[in-house]
Amino acid sequence: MTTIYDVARQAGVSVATVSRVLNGEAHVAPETRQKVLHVVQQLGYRRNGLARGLATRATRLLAFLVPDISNPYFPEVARGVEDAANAAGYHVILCNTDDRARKEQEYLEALLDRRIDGAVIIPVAEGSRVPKLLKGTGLPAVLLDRDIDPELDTVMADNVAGARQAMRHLLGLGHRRIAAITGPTRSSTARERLEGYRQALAEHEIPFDPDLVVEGDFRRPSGYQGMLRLLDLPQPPTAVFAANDMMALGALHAAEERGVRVPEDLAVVGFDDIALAEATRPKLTTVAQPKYEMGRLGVELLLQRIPEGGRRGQGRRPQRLVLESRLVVRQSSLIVRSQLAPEPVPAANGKGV
Amino acid sequence: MTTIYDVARQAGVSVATVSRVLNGEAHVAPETRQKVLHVVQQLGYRRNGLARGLATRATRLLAFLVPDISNPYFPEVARGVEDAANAAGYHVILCNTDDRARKEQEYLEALLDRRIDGAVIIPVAEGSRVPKLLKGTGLPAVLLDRDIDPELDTVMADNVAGARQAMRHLLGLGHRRIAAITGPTRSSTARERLEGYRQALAEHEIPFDPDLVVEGDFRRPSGYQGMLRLLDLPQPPTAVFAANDMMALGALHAAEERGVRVPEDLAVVGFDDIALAEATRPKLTTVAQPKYEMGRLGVELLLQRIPEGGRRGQGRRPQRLVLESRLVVRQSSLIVRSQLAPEPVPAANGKGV
DNA sequence: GGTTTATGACGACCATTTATGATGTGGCCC
DNA sequence: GGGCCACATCATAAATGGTCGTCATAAACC
Repeated sequence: MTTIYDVARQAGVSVATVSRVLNGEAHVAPETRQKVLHVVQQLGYRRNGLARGLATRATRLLAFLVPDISNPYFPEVARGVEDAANAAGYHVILCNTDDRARKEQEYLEALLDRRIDGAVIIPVAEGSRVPKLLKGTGLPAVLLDRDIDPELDTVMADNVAGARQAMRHLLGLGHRRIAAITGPTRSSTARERLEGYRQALAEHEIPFDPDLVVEGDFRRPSGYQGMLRLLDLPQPPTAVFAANDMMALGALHAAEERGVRVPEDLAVVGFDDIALAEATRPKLTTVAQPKYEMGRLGVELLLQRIPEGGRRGQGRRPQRLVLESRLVVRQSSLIVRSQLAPEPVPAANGKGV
Repeated sequence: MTTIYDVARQAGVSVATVSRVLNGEAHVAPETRQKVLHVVQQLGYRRNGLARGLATRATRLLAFLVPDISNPYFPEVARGVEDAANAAGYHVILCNTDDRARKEQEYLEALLDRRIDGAVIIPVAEGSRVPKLLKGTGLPAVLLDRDIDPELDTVMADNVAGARQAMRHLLGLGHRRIAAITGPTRSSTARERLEGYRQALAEHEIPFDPDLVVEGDFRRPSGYQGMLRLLDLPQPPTAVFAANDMMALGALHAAEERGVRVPEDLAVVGFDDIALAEATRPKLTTVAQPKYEMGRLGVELLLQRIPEGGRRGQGRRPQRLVLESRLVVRQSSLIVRSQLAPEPVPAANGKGV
């Protein structure tokens, strides 16, 4: 590999001058600059990021940890993260933690060793050691989507309100037996969406029925399994609220297999609004999250915590950003008697279907 | 940040000894080892990967460049890459090139600057500058899925044979007007699958009809658009072969919207066998690729090219691995008169549906 | 007494950045 | 015209945090 010394020698200048040219600093005569650039080109020189990082104490590298890249929800967030990071001159390392605390920790340690400048993290649902690691090392970081530590910057969607909206929609259609397929209860996201479910039932003075709630893991097969169990109930639900779209897809699949028509026999509502929600057989009614925005904002917050010159937001208090989510009504929940109202809907009388 | 010197001082040993302990070398007394490890723990010391990489000339970091993470095909390959890399003590940086040559080049340059040890690359379909960059820099690399340069290690599926299998299946069912939704013709994968399509037609002495071939971009919307165009033909096809599953999903969507029943009025076959293929309304018949295996083998080949001690496979000739693909028959192609035969099927007489 | 083992001390090296200081040039003032 | 100063331009050398090899030393073992 050619080094900065090779370039300096070839160009007849000192390494300091080459460095100045490469870093776009002032105080270099135009001819010298040209000469250096020409040699750089000619030798195909690329500066060594390791040595650079060592000297500058910055790598211009961020990490984005996600629990499951095969869930299309995350790539959309990732795009927001990437665009914002690139715009600020950073690159992003994407790491898949498989929703396992062990893997999450290993990755974070490897990244720490490599001296990344910061991390955006969607923590694993259960037993994340991220808060401890972050506090121990002082690595600038922002958490996304899941709320696991009040002392860390966090960007999330308004899950309670989103779930409530979805439920009010179903309730407004006249449904009274509404099931829920939740995420793992260790996940704050899952808990909040369940809370929205309960609140909406309470508003309508419908008793909470534990039999109508099954726990999934945010993956499609668990939605499928959960729906089968719900359909096997002596008195099956007329509507189901799934805590994310992938599980809603699984639920649609189960219904179809059992010959249960959606939305005629069963209304289905999801959460996230992934691109596929528009591609299902009856298009999926779902609660849309500002995914791209969430990624973008996460990086914005993160950059404020990275010194870079005048240690600005260093001691800033932890921020919590809660982004609005909004219901997107499609075909999987049929509108029968009342139109969807954005605000609480008075309880309808009969059953919707 | 604490350095190795801090540890050495605190433990009352030399930096050499600390280094020996950390690198698991022999010739360290158990008590000394314990003492050092204890201080490391206590100080929360993490060695500096930058300094380390600089000294050892290795980062134990690989990159995996993919054109589109939102296509579920790629995460499955990624898992194979990641598992194989981790098993060998490497970490993987995942980069999304958006199928744009510009972004691909920028990423590769940034990775080169950071002195990654090697790269697994699914090159962009059009105008990739990867071969030139690789040859210029000597970075160990393996190409996946797309065949763009005979001088570089490449792992791919047998696209021609896969497409032929899919077509023979449709032909065996009696279909004679079979359309194709191809990928971008600049992509070798797309060209090869189209070649399989043509070969199978030729076997059955069916003339190639350009009107029945539309070009997509491997994304779902293009499959949707393409299918609409095919259905608008004066004499629409009775079957369609999509060059990947995402476009097949789009095709299913278009058919459903036009009231065309699948498989009764239209048989649909895809390519890839992504997880979603089992979750569509009529389950999708498709050609399965060994995705995980492709990723795993790519890394295996790559590791052979990374010196690490005794520059083994350095001058080895470029390898080409072609993995078998196999047809998975599901509901979207109805089997009517003949069962699927694994080998060439004699042309049937009547029409299948 | 010779060999093996555990460790320290030392220094070269990895490829940069950057503070500091040297050099040269020109302008300005007297 | 000479001396002085400011300033642009560039070189030198010291970090940055490790690895690794050589050599020395001391103790233990045979």
